[in-house]
Amino acid sequence: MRKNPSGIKEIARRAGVHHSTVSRVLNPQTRSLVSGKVATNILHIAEALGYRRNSMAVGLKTSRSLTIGVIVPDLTNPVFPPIVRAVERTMGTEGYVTVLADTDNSMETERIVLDSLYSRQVDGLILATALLNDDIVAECRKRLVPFVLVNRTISGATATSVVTNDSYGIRLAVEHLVELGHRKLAYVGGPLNASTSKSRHEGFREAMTAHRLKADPRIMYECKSLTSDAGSTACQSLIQSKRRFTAIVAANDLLALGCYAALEAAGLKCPADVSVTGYNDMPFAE
Amino acid sequence: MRKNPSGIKEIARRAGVHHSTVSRVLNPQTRSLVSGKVATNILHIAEALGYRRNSMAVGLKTSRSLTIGVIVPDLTNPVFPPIVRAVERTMGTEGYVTVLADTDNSMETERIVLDSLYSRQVDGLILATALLNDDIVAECRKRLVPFVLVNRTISGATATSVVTNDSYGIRLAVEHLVELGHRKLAYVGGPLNASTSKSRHEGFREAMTAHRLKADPRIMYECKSLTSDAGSTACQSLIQSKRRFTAIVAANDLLALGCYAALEAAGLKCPADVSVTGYNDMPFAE
DNA sequence: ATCATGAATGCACACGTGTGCATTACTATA
DNA sequence: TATAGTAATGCACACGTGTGCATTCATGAT
Repeated sequence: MRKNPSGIKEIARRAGVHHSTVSRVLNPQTRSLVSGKVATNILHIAEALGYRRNSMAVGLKTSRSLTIGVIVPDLTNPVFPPIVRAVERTMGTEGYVTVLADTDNSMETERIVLDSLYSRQVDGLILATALLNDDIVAECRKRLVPFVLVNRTISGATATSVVTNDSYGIRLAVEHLVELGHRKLAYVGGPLNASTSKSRHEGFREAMTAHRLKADPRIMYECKSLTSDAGSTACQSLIQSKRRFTAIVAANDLLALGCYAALEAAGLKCPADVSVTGYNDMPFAE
Repeated sequence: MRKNPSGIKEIARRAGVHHSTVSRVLNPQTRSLVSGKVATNILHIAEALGYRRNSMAVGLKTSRSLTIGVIVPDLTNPVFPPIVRAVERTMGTEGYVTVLADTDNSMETERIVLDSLYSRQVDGLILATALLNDDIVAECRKRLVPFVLVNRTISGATATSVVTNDSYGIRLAVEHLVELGHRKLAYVGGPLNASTSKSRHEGFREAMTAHRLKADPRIMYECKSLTSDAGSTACQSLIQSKRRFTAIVAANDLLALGCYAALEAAGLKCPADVSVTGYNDMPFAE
């Protein structure tokens, strides 16, 4: 008694042919090798049996899994869902399947996850977790699995990566505030070991000097994470420092949200007392 | 010349044992069957070779892929990322890997995706796409792959599913508005073929009658999709109907957002002229 | 010394599919 | 008709691993 009665062998048995013939028919690539009559017959039988090829077997044989891995630091960050979604859809139309992994911003779990993916013979990787000099990316280089960086890149951008022009975005924010008459701009950014935060940081300083303003490091903060809480505490210490500022440029919407909260908690109105501009990476940030 | 020099056979060769012994060692389950000395020796060699077991081969042999599928209608909808993330993390700690599929709200692509997943021998499925009477769920029943519904369930809730208490949430919204003095409440909901929208709809009506108010069907709208645009057009026709209402209960944050936009476009202030309450499924809906 | 017992390991087959090579059947040309 | 050539199919092995069974080996008891 065979476990799976709908294998390629079973089809062969019913069609009275060798299983290799069935294999050829089921593979569009090689279907032309077999006569039309048997081919259609086999296809009918396969259809009737509800046959689906076992991709573990073909993967083992061909050593291609038709699978790619997508690794994000935190799917909850609104930047990623659109990216992941697009990747999944376009890979799907090519017959690939995408396994998703969320590292929760931990390099340790990222290593574990990568091990798991490699062991699953993924045909490619998309990493959204790259730091500026990232050991893990270096390790990926040594493997023979191709990979692409997304959203963040590494220092020197020496790996193929697709990113947005972060510094330009921040520059727009600064110009907007300057046009509104602001001169004392505070900056609340993310950790500088990620390319996004770094180029936003640089973009802020460049934009300020371009407008003949001074980017005062004493009212520029580097949060350890891009969360609302981090933005809130940064803004709190900004307020407590008693330094003058009329607007805050936040490098991320979640940071901006935290700033709002902190300002409100301190009794300051926005934008009456202080303006807050966030780098827009959330879809509905009004 | 072997293609992959780090297979189980290669380890066996170097250790001078049969590959079955290596297999036993590498499998924690059966490691106790082999003597400690050879075991550690084999583990060292495996470590040195950077060996990772080929999960396609073990999957083929054991007919378990240690893989589950998660199918969502639209990852861009902010309800899903937290769910997907949690699923991925907890499955990850159990050694499972989750492949993500986004159907883009199309049953056709859902079928294709399911085919692909079954062919990949997934050990389980998590469906967030269930409609009230859903052919696809019925088909899943016939397969021997276990599945769980998330967020939405089917009529009769006859499949194991994890959902939130939607009607209760809407009831809270209604009570809030009633306490503020509102009496004429409009409702903008989603398509009634999904359990979420349906029970929110029912929750609205129940809450209204509980407060001895009439749920006027002429100011209740059923949008075809849970998008900002749909909410906007619904609100527009609500305004153009000239019927009186002082507040809108939206069954979804995106719908609420659309209502805001439509009100603003019509020159109405919120909440001065009309209050809008959305069922909160987005993390930062202020 | 013989035998029983159990531990440790080898052997061979299986999982489901792909593919180079051999074999057969068929067609056309001389 | 004989032969060459080609189309169609069968055969056997391989992919990397797990596992039941057989075999070997050591240990201790009689």
